[in-house]
Amino acid sequence: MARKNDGSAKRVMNKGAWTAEEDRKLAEYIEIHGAKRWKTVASIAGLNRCGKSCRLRWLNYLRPNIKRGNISDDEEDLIIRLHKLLGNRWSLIAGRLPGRTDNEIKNYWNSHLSKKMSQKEKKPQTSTAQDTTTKSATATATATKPSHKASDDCADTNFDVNEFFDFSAEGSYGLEWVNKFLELDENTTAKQEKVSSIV
DNA sequence: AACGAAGTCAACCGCTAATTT
DNA sequence: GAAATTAGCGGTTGACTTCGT
Repeated sequence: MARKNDGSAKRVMNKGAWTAEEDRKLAEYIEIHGAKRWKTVASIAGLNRCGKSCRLRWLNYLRPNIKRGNISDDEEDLIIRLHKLLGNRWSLIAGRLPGRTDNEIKNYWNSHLSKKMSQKEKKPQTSTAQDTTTKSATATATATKPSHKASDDCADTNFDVNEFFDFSAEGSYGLEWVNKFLELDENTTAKQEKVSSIV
């Protein structure tokens, strides 16, 4: 099925960190032609990079409205809650955090939150909603196997995440959705009971 | 000040899914 | 319908930075 090579001959591609000049060329090209056909982007923009690399650079760094660093407490809380529900589906989680990329969320989870989670687990406190959240998150993080299907292996329950949250609704980045979700999460137990009765 | 360990994060890799020819 | 191509995902790596001794 998929080809290993992106075909652009035997020429040696640049690897590693992007230079300011490369960034500029890529941004310029995309501004004019749009962000598609990455293989073409790489060659026409005069970048000695593979298409994949260009795409990643654009999505994670050059794209407009990217927020970098300073993940707020609210965002962190949301990541934890979403991870509890979705597992390692970073792109889905990132999709609910405007301006954040899947790579950033993944890195943040691996370097900050996973540690935090395991620490909390070691010294459990009163059984608040937050606490139950973090415990499940840890379990999920270790249990979740990679899967590209959003609906086939919901992290800690067996309900259909897409159906439940209606991810098809574009533009639902705002607080409204977040509030709705957080409200729902407060009632996790009730929700799971309901879901299991459906399944 | 020097050095090794640990932490962070950008980028790469391998794979699958979706789309096009 | 099959093959080729493109897009996108999550896991992993490695360079760089920060921290502790």
